[in-house]
Formats: sequence, C-alpha cells, structure tokens
Amino acid sequence: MDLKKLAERLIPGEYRPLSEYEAMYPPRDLPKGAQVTRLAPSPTGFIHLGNLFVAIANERVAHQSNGVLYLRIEDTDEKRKVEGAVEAVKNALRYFDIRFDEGAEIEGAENAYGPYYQRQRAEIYRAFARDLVGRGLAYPCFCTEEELSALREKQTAEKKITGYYGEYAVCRNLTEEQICANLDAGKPYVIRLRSQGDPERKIAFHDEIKGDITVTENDQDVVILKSDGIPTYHFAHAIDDHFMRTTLVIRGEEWLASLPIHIELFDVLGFRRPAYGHNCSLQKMDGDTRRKLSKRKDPELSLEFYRKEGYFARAVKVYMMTLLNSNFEEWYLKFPDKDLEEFRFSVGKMGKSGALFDLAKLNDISKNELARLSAEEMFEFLRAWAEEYGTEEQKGYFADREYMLRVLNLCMGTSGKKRRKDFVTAKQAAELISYFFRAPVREDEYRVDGKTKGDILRAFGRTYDYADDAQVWFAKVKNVAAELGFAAEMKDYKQNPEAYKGSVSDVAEVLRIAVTGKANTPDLWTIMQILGEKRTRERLCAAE
RNA sequence: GGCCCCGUGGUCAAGCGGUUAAGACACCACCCUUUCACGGUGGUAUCAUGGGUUCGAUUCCCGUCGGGGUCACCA
Repeated sequence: MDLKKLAERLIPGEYRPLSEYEAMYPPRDLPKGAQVTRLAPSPTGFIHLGNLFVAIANERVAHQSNGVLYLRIEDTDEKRKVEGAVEAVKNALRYFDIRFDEGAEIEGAENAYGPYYQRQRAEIYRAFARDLVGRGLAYPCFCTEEELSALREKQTAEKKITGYYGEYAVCRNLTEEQICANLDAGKPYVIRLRSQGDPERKIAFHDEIKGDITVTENDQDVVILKSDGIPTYHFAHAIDDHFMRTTLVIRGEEWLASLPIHIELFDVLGFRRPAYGHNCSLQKMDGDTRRKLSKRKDPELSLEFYRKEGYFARAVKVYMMTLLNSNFEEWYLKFPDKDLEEFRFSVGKMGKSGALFDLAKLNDISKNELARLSAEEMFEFLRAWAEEYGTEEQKGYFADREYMLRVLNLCMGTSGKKRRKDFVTAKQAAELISYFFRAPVREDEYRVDGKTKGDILRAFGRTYDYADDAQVWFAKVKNVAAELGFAAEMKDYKQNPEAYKGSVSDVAEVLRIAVTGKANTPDLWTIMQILGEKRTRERLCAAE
C-alpha cells in the first residue's frame, strides 16, 4: 500500500514541509532558566477556582524566571464554544492580577508563536497527521459511534479494558481496497494513532509536583484528527506545546491519566516533551466524604462567586498562594508589606494531596487584608463592588463621600494596631454598616427584660446631650447604670455580681441595640455623633 | 473493575531514621475592655492500619484499608 498517497487522499490540501514549521517557530531566545508556561482554557466562558489555582502557579513560574506566560484557546470542540468567553476569561484573570505576555487577544505583544486559537492552527496539525499516516503511524478509522459503543459494552461485559486497541482496533488492519471502498462510499472517518505501546511496560516519569511516578505505556489507538479534520486535545497539545516552546506544563491532576498518550505522541512526532507538573484538584466536604469541587453543585467554585460576594482580589490570591506553597504563609506573616511577587514560588513545594477548600480560612485572610486598607481605599473598593453588584440602596451609600468616610474610619479603626477586622467582603460590609443609612433592623435580642430596657432608654434620653464629648457621655451612661441598680464600674460588678442587676455593659448594650439593631458595633458615642442628634433620639424613642 | 495518585489534629500543613511532632485557620479558657471586635496568654486535638528493615520508625519496604482521579470523534 502506498502510504504517502493514502495520506494525501485522507488529509487533502497543500502543506509546507514539516521542517518549515520548526523554522517558523524557533526555540525562544530567553535568559537561562526562563520558563515558558501557558494557560489553555477551552472557551466555555466558565472559569473557576481550579483554573485560578493553576493560573497563579503558571504565572509565578514564568514571571519569576523572566520567562513567558501565554494564553492559548483550546477551541477544538465546537459544541463547547460560548460567545465572549475569551473576554470573560481575560477579565476574570485580570481581576486577580494574572498578566499574559502573549497569546489570544493579547494586545501589544509580538505573538510570534501564534495563532493562539487552535482552530486557526488546523493546517499545522493536519500536516503532521498526514506525515504520521505516511509513516504508517496513523490510520483512518471508519467505525461509527454505534459500533464503538457496542465495542465498549462488549468489553465491559467481558471485563476487558475498554477502548480501541490491539485486536479490537479493527480499522488498524484495513487493506488498501477496503479503505478506498469506504472512502469512495463517502464514509466519514477519523485518524487514529497506530500505537506502538505495550501496557505491560512501565515508564519511569518525573513529575515536577508528584515526584517520581510510574506510568503505563499507552496502547490505545487514540483519535488524533476528528472527522471534521480538527485535532483532539491530545494531538493539539503535543504540537502546540512543542511549537510554542512551552517548557513546563502545570495542569490539573485529571490529565495524569492521559499522560501516557501524550508521551507517545511526543515520541512519535519526534518532539522533546516539556516538563509536567500535575496538581491536585481542590476538594470540598460533601456529607462525610470529600470530593472535587463541582461546577454544578458548588457555587463557590466559580470565580464569579467571589466577585459577587465582594471578596477582595488580593485576599483570594493570598489564600490560593497559601494552598499552593506551604511556606508562603510563614513568609507572608513575616513580610506582610512585601509585594506578593517577591515570594520565591516553587513548583516542587506544591502539595501532593488534594486540598480541602476552607472558606473560614479565606474569610480570615480577607479580614486581615481589608483591615490594611485606608478608609479611602475601602471607599473605592466598596463603591466599585456596589456599582456592579449592590442593591440600589447600597449604591446610594456612596453619594455623600464625607459621611461614608466617617463611617469607614469608625468601622475600621484608625491606628494601625487597633484596627477592627469586621469586614470580610464588600457585600457583608455593606450590610454591616446599613444602620448608618436607614432605620436599624433589630438583629440581636436584648439581654434585659422589657421594663428595664424602657427604663434605661428613658433615663438615658433625659440626660443625653449631643454636645457631650466621649468622656462626659460615658459618665452619663454610668450614672444611668447606677441609678437603675447596675454596677457603674466593671470591677465592682466582677467582685460582687450579686449586688447588682448587671453592669454598665448591659446598659450600654441596650443603647447599642436600640440605635443600631446590633449587639456588635464599634464605639457607640461615635456612632451617635455620626448619626446626629435627631436620628439618635428617634431611634432611642422607637425602641422604648 | 483496570490503571494512576494520595493518606500527619476538624481544615491547610512543617517534618525528610532519634523532635517536648513547628506554624496558620477553626474551637475553648483567661487577660485587656462600656458591648463587639482588635490585641495578648494559655489550652484541647494529629502521624489510617498490620507486618517487616533498623539499636530506633511519622520518616524506608510490602500488604491491608480509606480517599481521589481517569478510562470519549470533551477539554
């Protein structure tokens, strides 16, 4: 059989000699040790925490080695394509400060290794597929979907390994006549790899994250060109990462199982393969087992979730970093003011086992990150969030800048050490400060009975004067306490709790809940100052 | 089920043949305090399991168990 002729008939078209591709995409001229990494999402538009996790790792590796991070769009599956997906991906990643040096839709870059949309690279894949057929390393397969699923059922029933391989690969041994007859009949076909592998043989492989692992040789005659002439992921991966001169592929663990295919493909194509690091997927607790975060069940997987909730981008990034490199947290504690990029990221320090995503930990980091902002920065952060995701009421909070800044200064504290850490997210912060903008909704129960509450409110109302400074104001609160049988001094109360109805703290709490609806707020005197006398009195009366 | 990966407190984890088995989150107690918070001090709690190897195993080897991933003309 004349394989060259067969190849030309199967994969028609004019192609350059393969060596020209080598010349078109020469090895990159980069400093010693520079790593070329990439992000290669499919354009479904859905970008999740796992993507971000891997993105940060790839970004750090590239940029701290003076290398290159590029964006490639794996759009070989028409069905998955979503309008505007590439923009969505870029926006989401920009929010978390992931910058690309080149790639799809990256302005101002040379983009010398493009195109970066796989569909636009069809010619290259086809040229190499044709070469493989010509060398007898790939062949056409005319099996229909029905035939393949029947085969799978049969194999399952017989407890054999499923797939297209060995004796089951019926199209492997088609004669020239049979092939031509099928072609003449206009039957659709795919191009399959004629695998040379033997599953009995093991390959020692070094994974940059997992360390030394063993993989079984591939013996599956995997599809490399689909019936529409577009490559499968595996084939495109080998070609692209070779010609885009990727040096390190950090990707999800779910790819580990297809690593044997990729190894064989690189071998057969005569390419040196990049280094790989397979990182574990983020997991969550589901009942009492853990599992990979799932797109359908877990809203917190979507990056959009964090934006909607108003998580501070840096906080999410810091959390990702603590999961990515265990020594990061210690470093960050030591150098909280250093640029995140000064941390020496190491692929080798990435965890080998899947981490459970812990929202409580994220929230703690968020609190700390937000506590570092100035009132002005907080103002901008909250306003940007409210504009996009807030209610109409919340958008209105920002109309009076001076007023809001007073509120924020109070709620965050001003001196460095004594800052409050009440704010976790923009959304939660907006809800927390709502009582400055409208009548309070009572969220906490009074500790004292109704009559005592009324007595406290009335007694305080009689003596309250907006002009009082904090000292005088608090002295009056103490007087009210003493008047009604509460201990004015905490120390007295602690020494002899039976002698009093309670302490001044109980009295203060009544006032606090009356004015704000909450038992947990910053300094009450300042709150009353910000609210003004009229609103303060209204609230005290309303609570009686 | 086959193949592969993983297994230190509730969570993230340091450890890499001899340690009082770090640290962070969460939790609890106390101190500070007009509440809450912040801050401070202290505390509860971990080497999945059974065999080896070794003077000695959390650490090395094997088995068991448990968890995860994957078995497409999807990536």
